[in-house]
Amino acid sequence: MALISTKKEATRGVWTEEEDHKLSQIIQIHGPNKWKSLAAKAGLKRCGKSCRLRWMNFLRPNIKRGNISDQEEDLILRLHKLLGNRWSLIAGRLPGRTDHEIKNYWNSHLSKKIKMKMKEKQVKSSSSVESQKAEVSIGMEMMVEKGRSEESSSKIDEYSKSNSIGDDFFDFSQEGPLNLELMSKFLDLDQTWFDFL
DNA sequence: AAAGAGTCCAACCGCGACCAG
DNA sequence: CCTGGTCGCGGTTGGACTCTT
Repeated sequence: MALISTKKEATRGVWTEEEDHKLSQIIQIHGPNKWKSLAAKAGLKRCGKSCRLRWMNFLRPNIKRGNISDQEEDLILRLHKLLGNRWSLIAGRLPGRTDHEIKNYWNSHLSKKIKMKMKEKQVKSSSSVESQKAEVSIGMEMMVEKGRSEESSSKIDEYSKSNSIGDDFFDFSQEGPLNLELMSKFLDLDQTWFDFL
């Protein structure tokens, strides 16, 4: 069976039901690894990468899709503040959610919400004589926030290295169903991280 | 009703890490 | 060590759908 080696040969675009079915079946037999050969075995004209993506984000069992609750949203916001754009780590805290979905949710919903909040702040402060100063401070705040995310990310790496903590420190995916309330409380209590950061 | 603008999300791309030979 | 293959991640794109004018 010939492997699909060139991008030109590979099918692209939206997956069909038939393709999904073929992929699921072949994964049931061989397991979710060696994606390139799985694609060939399933008779799919897709690259291995595409198959992996499809499985990980849509076909895998126990995946929750859509309807992100307020609790989950709150958790995403807090974790993003702590971890930055490390979507896979954030997803690891939310059982059944994929990094892909969280990233999309962030880009389409949450980033907008944050902008709106910023604007509200701006409107409130613009009524004061200090409006111009406020504008500058909001700009600064946004920069600090951005920097904090990036900085915290690198500090986490640094901390992890010096304390022999891998990314799996944040990965609870192997554990049972996670209590979102507990997680939320944990974040409230976890002042040590902020002390460190 | 139609056209343009805006939104959402699935899929793709590029890069770095890891590993076997 | 070096190299090629594979995997995983985050960023970006493109197209379908919805909303607005």
